[in-house]
Amino acid sequence: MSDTPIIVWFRRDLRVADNPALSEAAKTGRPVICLYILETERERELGGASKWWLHHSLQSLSEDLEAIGATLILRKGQAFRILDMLIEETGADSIYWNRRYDLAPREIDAAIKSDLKARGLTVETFRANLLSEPWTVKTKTDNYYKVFTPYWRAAQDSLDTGKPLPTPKSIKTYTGEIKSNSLESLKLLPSSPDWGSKMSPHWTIGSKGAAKALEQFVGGPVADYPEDRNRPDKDNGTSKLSPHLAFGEISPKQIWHGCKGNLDSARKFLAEIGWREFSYVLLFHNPKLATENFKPAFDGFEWNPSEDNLQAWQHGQTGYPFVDAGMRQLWQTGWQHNRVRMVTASFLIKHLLIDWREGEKWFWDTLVDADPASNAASWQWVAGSGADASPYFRIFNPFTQGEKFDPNGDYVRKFVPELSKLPKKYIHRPWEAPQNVLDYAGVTLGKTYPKPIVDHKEAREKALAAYKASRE
DNA sequence: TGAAATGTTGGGGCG
DNA sequence: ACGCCCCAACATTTC
Repeated sequence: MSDTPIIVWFRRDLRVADNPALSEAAKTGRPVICLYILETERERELGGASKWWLHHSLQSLSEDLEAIGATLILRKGQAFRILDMLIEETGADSIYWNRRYDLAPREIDAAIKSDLKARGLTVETFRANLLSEPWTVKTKTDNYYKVFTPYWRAAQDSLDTGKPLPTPKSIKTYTGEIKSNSLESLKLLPSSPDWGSKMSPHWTIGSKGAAKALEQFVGGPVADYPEDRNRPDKDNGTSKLSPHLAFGEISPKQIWHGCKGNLDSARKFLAEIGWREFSYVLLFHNPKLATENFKPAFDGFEWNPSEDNLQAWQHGQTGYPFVDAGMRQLWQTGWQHNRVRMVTASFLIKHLLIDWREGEKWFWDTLVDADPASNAASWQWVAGSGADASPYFRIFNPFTQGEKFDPNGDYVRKFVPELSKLPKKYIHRPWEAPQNVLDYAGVTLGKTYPKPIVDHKEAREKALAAYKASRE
């Protein structure tokens, strides 16, 4: 048996279980070098919230690797240079990694792979983060699907929902000395202000936290998911697995496997895994999904850029409590409930007529679950410019959505505390509250809490007119 | 994975 | 007893 080391290059697959690249490397019995590169040359820099998450996720991965006898090496720079250096330093002749699907990383990987192969090295790549490769599910006319429902139906036969790989029992350690950057030196954490420590209580970052979240969710809440997933006021309405999934602390296959006992009651939940797969299909075939309208017909749409309105939205100061609660939840916890995402996104695009790309960028920066496929596809979905998109005339009413899905106003009270003393009758529409009610609640509109920055009815009519104009 | 406007129905109050 | 009006409640259409 050869003693030449193998490099396992970790990316958005920060886990030791169900990690094909790691498992295959371990299986060879050869020394394994586990590497993470903070890439400085990729098309898109990670957002602030994602960097914060990544820091802790790398910490957790490092501990998980140590438990099986391996060490995580950290480096920062251009991937191909770092791999070259590491090959030089260690004499490694094989590199294993799990595939990624966004354009710039794909190009980086392709270039590295052909270069290394040309030099006689072995490169093995694996599917680890999707249930099926985005190029496999095809329509009868050999196209990729552009509508979710038929896609998901057709995909069933191609999904790899088999048993997840176990954590390798032990990994042969590479005994030579390898320099590693310290985690701190990657400078992933925010310093001033240190908003990270305020987000910490909301999460248990790492694959153990992910496994626990899955177990908890599958153990009960999943059965009520079809109803409760719309209720941001309920703690267990959704799984909150998204950031774990985005960094690969858990795989979709592990999630599917966790639901195996009651696949039927988990159907609606697993369809969300389907939306993720579908988003990757769209991204794979439309590499510029985050920056260009999927439907070119939208290119002429007349947006109404306004820095003031954009900032009011970003900071949760629109004067619509449900929208503001969502935007503040995002800012404070790095996450926003999915029902609320639809409402806040619709508000930015349709009430404020601000380009969906502005929203996409903000979410990319502030979400801990920011995912190159889901984020882009979902913003285009709301804008109506995407595949299988929400119709142009679907304009969410920001206060009736609140009344439907946060019926007691608890969600608003939690994130918009200056309104917390308002009775539920007015909590989603404080501008309609009688003066004595406002006085009692200590609310002065325009002072302690903003008046609506746009009138709902007017904004709705303007949006319909704008969409109509762009269709002509 | 909407909302609002418009149309229809049917019970009850009332002359 | 009967017709008329009002207006919820529900259904359909439109954006």
